[in-house]
Amino acid sequence: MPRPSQVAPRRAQLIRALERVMAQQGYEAASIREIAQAAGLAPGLVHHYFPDKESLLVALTADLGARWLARLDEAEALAPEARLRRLIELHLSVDEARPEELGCWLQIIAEAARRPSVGVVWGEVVAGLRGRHVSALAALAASRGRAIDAEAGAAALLALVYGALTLGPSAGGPPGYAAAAAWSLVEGLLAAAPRPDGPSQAAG
Amino acid sequence: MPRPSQVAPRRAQLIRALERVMAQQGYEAASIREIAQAAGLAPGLVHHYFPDKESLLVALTADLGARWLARLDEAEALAPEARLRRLIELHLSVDEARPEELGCWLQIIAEAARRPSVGVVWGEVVAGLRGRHVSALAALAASRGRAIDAEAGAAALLALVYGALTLGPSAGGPPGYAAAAAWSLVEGLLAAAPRPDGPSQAAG
Amino acid sequence: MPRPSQVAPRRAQLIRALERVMAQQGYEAASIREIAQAAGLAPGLVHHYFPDKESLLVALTADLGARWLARLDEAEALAPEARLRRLIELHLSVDEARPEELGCWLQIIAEAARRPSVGVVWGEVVAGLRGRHVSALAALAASRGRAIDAEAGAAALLALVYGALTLGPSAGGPPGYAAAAAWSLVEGLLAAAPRPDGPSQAAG
Amino acid sequence: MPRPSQVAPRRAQLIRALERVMAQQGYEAASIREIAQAAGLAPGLVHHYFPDKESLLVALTADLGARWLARLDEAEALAPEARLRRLIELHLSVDEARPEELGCWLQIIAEAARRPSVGVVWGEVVAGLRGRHVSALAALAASRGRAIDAEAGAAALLALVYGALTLGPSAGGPPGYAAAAAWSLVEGLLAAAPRPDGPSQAAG
DNA sequence: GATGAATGAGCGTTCATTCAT
DNA sequence: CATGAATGAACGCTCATTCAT
Repeated sequence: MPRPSQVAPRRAQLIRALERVMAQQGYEAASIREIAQAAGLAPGLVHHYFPDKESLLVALTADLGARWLARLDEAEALAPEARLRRLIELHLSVDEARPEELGCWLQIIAEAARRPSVGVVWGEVVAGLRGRHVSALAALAASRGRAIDAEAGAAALLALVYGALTLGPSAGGPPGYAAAAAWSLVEGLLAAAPRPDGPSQAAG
Repeated sequence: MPRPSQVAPRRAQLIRALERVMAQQGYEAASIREIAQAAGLAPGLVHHYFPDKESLLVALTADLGARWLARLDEAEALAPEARLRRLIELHLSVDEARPEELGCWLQIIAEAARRPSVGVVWGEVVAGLRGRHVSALAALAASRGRAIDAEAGAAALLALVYGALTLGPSAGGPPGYAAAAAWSLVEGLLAAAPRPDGPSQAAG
Repeated sequence: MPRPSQVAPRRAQLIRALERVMAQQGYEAASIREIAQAAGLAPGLVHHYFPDKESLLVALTADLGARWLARLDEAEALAPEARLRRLIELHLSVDEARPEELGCWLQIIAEAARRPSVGVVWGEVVAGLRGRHVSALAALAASRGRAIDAEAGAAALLALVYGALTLGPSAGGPPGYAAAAAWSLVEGLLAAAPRPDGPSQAAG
Repeated sequence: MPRPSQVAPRRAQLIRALERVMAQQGYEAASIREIAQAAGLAPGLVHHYFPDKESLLVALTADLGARWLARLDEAEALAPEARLRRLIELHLSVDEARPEELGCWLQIIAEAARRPSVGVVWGEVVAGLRGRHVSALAALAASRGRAIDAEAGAAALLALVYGALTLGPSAGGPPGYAAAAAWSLVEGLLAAAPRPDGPSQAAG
């Protein structure tokens, strides 16, 4: 009986280790030796499971993205309004619930700007986030009988939430300002949208 | 007559050089040698004018921030609505008008998360941005006879604009979506605010 | 019935693999992993059949040498003059007929200078080559009734042929210069040799 | 007064160090740290004066070649026969007079086969050696009133001498066999050449 | 002030070798 | 026998920083 492959668990170990080290020190400062130590492995093993350091970062990006999207998908089954609220909430809670994750994302974005391999995966993650927002927003609009530009609305919503996360406390708003503003934005978009099957709101 | 001090121009030269190099390669990859070369100076000079590399980054952060704030201040004299529109516009045009600057900011944010000296200056820059938004928003509200929570509104506005910049085309909205949504948000906030000296919102 | 030993074919496989890889990349750059892959075997197997990398090189040296000597022995049955001509021709054709082999030899000679274990085997190969030349030269001399110093003559002949191979096209002579010169040397040596049982050279 | 450039002496120091280390251990095994230590310099300095290890090898190849050719040029002023004898003698004495140099050449040839940058310089050195032999041989032929193919003759002479050097004692000839054979080859070539202005030797 | 030589720690990566399975 | 995971030393190279000139 062949020994079971060590590839999957070892790769996961190393990805977790990079996540921990990178959140604290950034990608460049996270040395292979440190990552290996954080994973409890010998330094040489890192290159046994990943061809180079950058591909480990790509794997982490994909992994963090997949986890994020999976979390958002828990909201899929909710009713339209609750679903969108939950989406916003799940995003905004990252900085409290998973500060390491947020720290990683900041580093990943900086690296994505210069490393195509990272940029591609980061772009796919954002596309996934955007897709969730578009469909949730469209569902909500449909439930209220409104026709909105869900692409534009979702982009703005994502930008607001993402900006609030990225700026963190520097933005300076009162607690919960971002969720409130996000919802104001949603309501504003819906209010401004015409009823496809009747007179417009402005005329109502 | 003593030779006039070269300190200020030399420091400015080096700050500009770091800006150019960092926008392309990131902070860690911008070597002292390369920065000096981009500035047309000998490598050893860098440490004459800055104690170390990090302090050069701090100086660049402060310089970029000051330039940004100065640009925003050109809008100060405008009428309230035009002023706020201009503020939003000036922010969102950074990615087209000064792509290098945007690239630098992404790097600075990532470094700010791990280097207190950078974080402090970055925080001050954001505070400055926030202040401009708060006062412009308050002025607009006053001109319309509305009482709004300008702190929260400005934070949300800043987050939206900043998120749109950071996400860039990944956000996926149609061209100009961010400016439109930012203005929707402003209008939404104003519409939701009570008239302190008149009838309630519901009747407005 | 016990499974027949795999030792000999496996070793041969690995020796062939080292030959292929080394001809292209040199000995140091030929990694165990690459050699194993070229042989279609698992990396760990290399150390089952050879205690270390150097002993694999020694085995290759011995194997290449044995093949070379075996090829020369095909000339043994020829008449004296044809035999020596064939010897020279077989040597000089290595760079066209087996460029990989020539590439290996250059690497082996460099390693032989620093690795006693390789040097010994390389010395034995040269001794074998020399022996063939000595006996062929002696046979030719005998057939012509001349007494020559076959040791010195064979050494010079070997040096010429070997130098021509090693220098390759760098030497810059016209095509076939080496074979022609080698034969001139042979004739010169024979012409200069006394007839032990006849009139002196001057009268020959 | 500017400090005199350290480039030339430091580069020379490092080239000498590589020569010493490489003669004993070969190129791959000569680590940058070891080379630096042999030169009495800090390891980091090696890359201050040479962009990489290979360019140091190229510099050594050029330097060894230049020294070799310069030594041969000391024979230029001699009378034709003495000049050619001296050329042969200078070559063959390398293994006794400068064993390190010979060791280096063996390594360089092996590297030249796989590193184009080394191959080019090595080719130029051989071309220089060849040129000296061609002109010396032509001068000798002229002084004797013979017309020979100096290109072919020089190539063969070079091959013989070079092969004898490369094989070293493995060739197995008696002491001095190579010089004697080289001279036999020269005399043979001259004897076989026609007198351009008179009846051929064979008919004389 | 200005230069670039000098330092040595540390980087990502490769590798021969060992060994549990 | 066979596998490939595991080890850790060593490699070429980069770099911020220092300092004699």
